[in-house]
Amino acid sequence: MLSNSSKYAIKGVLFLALNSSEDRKIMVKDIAKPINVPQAYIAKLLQELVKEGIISSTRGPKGGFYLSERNKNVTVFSILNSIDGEKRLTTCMLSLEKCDNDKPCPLHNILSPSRKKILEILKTKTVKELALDVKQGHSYLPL
Amino acid sequence: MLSNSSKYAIKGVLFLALNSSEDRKIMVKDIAKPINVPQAYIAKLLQELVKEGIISSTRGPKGGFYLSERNKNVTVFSILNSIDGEKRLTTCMLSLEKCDNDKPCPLHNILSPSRKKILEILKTKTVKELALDVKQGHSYLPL
DNA sequence: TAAATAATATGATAAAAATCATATTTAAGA
DNA sequence: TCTTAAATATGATTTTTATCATATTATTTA
Repeated sequence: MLSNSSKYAIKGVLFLALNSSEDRKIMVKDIAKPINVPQAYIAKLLQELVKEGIISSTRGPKGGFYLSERNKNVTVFSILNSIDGEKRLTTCMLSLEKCDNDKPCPLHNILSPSRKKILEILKTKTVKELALDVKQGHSYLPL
Repeated sequence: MLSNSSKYAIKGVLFLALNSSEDRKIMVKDIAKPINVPQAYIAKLLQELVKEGIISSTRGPKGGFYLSERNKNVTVFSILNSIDGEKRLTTCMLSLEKCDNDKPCPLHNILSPSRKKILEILKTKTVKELALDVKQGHSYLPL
């Protein structure tokens, strides 16, 4: 479904949403363990996310990763988009070049409503909203 | 979303549904081109599908691949299941061990209805039905 | 301004998925 | 029964994804 990388990225960003702030930065080693992702791996991903403007960081002592208020409003889709690229979610299920409502592939008609729905959710749901769910005990972020 | 292998497999099976029958078998070289999949690759996939009972074949002269009447009633899901395994479609979006309605991951609540719907469709839709759509011009299988 | 600490840039290695190649087996027909 | 045509079994190669490792750069604080 999603790549490992983007799953890890979402977990990392969500962890930051729950535990960091402008003046409460978190070092990579303190992120890796609780979200159960190899440190060197999540480190690389976080760096990419910084470049994409999804999360923030400062280096040196007292440095680390965090989410600015702005960052908290990014959507889940933009995380996936910066790690996996958009196509993973939007491409034709059979990878036919020309697949649209006019010339749908055999799976298009039956699946595209659900796929559209998923995409719409991912494009509107923000990190902040997901974090709120966790805070309120409506969802969980272990392992 | 799906692996290349399972996309190819679906295209191959659908092609057989449209063009083959018990007494009209098709050789792998005549399948590969129209569905635009490397011959050696689709050959291997078709062999797996035979082993799984999804399609049929006989070897030697006049041999080839085909769908029995029974084969035409297999679901899209069983194709995906024999190539990719079930988990690809059913696993937690964040790969958390324990993710269910009781202890949902942050994506579970918002996406599981759509995912369930997709799964339900794949589990009920048969190859025969998809082929009929194509025959009636409601969907297309090129490239 | 030097030492220590953290992210960053870069790239090496390992594992999995995708792709390619071929010797072997089975069935048909001469 | 021999030849030929087809799938089958097996495995090699290539590409992509996942994972690991480290030298460099920036920032804080003494």
